[in-house]
Amino acid sequence: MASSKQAGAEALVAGRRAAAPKAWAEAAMPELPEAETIRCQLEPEVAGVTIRKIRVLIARAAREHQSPRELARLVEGRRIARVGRRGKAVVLLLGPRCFGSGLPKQRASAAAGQVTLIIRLGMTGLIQVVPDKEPIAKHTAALLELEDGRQIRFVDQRQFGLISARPGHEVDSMPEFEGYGPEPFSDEFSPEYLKQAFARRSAQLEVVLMDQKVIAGIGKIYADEISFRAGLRPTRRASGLTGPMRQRLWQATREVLAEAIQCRGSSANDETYRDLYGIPGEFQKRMYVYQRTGEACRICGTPIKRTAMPGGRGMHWCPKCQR
DNA sequence: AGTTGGACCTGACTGC
DNA sequence: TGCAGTCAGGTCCAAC
Repeated sequence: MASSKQAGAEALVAGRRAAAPKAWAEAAMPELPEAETIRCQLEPEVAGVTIRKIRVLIARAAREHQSPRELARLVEGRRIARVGRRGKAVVLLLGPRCFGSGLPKQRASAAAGQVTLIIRLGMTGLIQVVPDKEPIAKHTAALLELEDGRQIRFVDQRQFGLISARPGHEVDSMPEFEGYGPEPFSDEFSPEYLKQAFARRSAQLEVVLMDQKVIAGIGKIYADEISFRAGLRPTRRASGLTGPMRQRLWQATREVLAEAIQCRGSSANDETYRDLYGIPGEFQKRMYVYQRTGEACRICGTPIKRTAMPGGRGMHWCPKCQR
């Protein structure tokens, strides 16, 4: 066993370590607040700028397309009109192709209309805007060369992310977002909506919260935190929630996500998520349960529990505060 | 139709 | 020292 000196040192770091009996790097994945942070920062940087060229460095990132060339044909020569978001994905809304950029005139019909470039961040996706001279970071999956000498780079360590393009700006009709549920801050998302969405869902609350077809944008971190704020065990059957429970869940969803956006997202450890400027988010400081297994609940002091979800992933919750 | 579990992928860590 | 095994996560797909 540890000496008393060691025990003291352990106590000092207990707050960090107790959550991770095995201290492998647990990735903080980009969910809605992280994607929204990047969207907010990206739009003023690149709106109005034309994409000269796209280079796919990891072919897997463009797997929705027959070839990277197909992706290039859709986006090259177009001006970025706006930067949007759907769920956990950042979308670049591109205008009609700008001529004078060396494209043959006979491709005029293909150039007409609008295109949406979709960047789904997956687990470890980052977006950077850098001068084109900047050395290319390891795991850079794709980069967009802009007309002004900068590049938008999509870096994705674990390659779960995705970059694709579709004609038009109607994101909800695109295969990437097929069947997606409402945005948590939309009018469509309401306690009444939850009632019908949960009606035939006997799966655990956490599983249903993370289902993008129910609510768009929630992943593990925020499913844990939302369940805590709502005072509901993540192991509950979604269909078994009462009206007042759904009301609390609805409110907690909006509160937690709004707070996390204010904090520029979560960077639960020194790895993975950073905002557009490489700065970690701050929401991890306000987490009550996520990755706090064994630590004292900030409300009641009860040790935070970890239960495996179907598929083996952990749900973190307080046995006393959550019923 | 809804639920569950495996595969994908990488880096960090554990145990031999 | 080094290698094999384990784990995390979002999403898709197959099986129940």
